[in-house]
Amino acid sequence: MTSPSSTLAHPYFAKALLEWYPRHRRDLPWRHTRDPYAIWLSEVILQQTRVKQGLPYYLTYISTYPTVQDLAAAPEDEVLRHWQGLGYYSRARNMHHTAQQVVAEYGGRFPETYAELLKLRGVGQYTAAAIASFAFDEKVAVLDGNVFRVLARVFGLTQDIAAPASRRVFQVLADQLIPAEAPAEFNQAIMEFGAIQCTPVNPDCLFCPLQNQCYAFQHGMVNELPVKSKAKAARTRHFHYLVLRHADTVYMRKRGPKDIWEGLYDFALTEKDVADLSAVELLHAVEALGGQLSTTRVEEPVQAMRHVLSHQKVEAKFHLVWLHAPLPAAALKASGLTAFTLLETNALPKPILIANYLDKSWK
DNA sequence: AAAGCGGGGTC
DNA sequence: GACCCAGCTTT
Repeated sequence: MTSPSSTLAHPYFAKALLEWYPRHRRDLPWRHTRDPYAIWLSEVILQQTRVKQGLPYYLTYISTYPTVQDLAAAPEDEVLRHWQGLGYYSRARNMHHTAQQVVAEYGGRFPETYAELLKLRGVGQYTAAAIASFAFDEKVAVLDGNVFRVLARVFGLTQDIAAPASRRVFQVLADQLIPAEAPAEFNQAIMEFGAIQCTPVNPDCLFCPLQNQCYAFQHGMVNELPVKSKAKAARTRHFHYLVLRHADTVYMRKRGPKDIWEGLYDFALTEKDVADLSAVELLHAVEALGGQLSTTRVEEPVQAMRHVLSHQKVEAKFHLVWLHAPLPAAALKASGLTAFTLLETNALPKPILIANYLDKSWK
């Protein structure tokens, strides 16, 4: 701990939060259950995701797959399709894998301790602590963005919360603060407090029960804490999509590993360093995919769309190419493309960029 | 320890 | 348009 006054709030902290929580808590579906499956589902969805955005996804998953067996038995494309728009799609793939593992290796029952939960794919320290405390009352403190922020402000911790090495300091403190008689309530309370009261911007310090004990408030440092180093700037990529059409058919490809949107479907893609793709290059690309050049028609104007991710900016151009004849089977095999009717594309998991394009151009 | 991975909200 | 939110896996 960096601040001598930081221990001031120590004895009041849990007491104040546990009093604040029942009066301010939101009524959320995963707070009505002790089922580890439902809690795990909600926590995976809520990783890097606000409650407002994640809630409809939770309702979809819990109703479509009421048990871990249902989720394990579902096709991956379907599981990913329900995740569409939520981002960080490895969460969905890991979740599916873990469901299958829980069924196959754990007899359909989730492990019941922090240490065992941590072994599951997609379950890290935060999620393991959340499930262990919420479902099994294990005394293990959660550390998420809300907890980092609340502790940094109240106790005056100045370590960079983006640096992995800082985690230890916060964990030691959180482990001291969590009361043995109410670990689940405490974990819920501190995260809810961070989400509602001690918000990142414009926190409600005026009506804060910890105002008198809060280091940041007392020292005028609410806007300076937590300390967090900036992420590096996003790089720009230029995607030239070839939207190959024939009659009601559109050709799409499932994206592979080592890049964005793994497991999601988009179109034949030529990536360049620049925003322009010449007519010659375009036709050459069509030919390389097995298209018969003499009879293809490229529709104008080219649609341009911009898509911003936290780590990349994608400048996409959609070249709509009408083929006179379907692509031969050998060409499909070589390129990884698959023919779908427009209706069938509905059921495919797609990046929002692609879903938006289809919505816009389908009419 | 650092990099990679989405998308939405606020001002 | 700039800036905010962020946990897990891989490298």
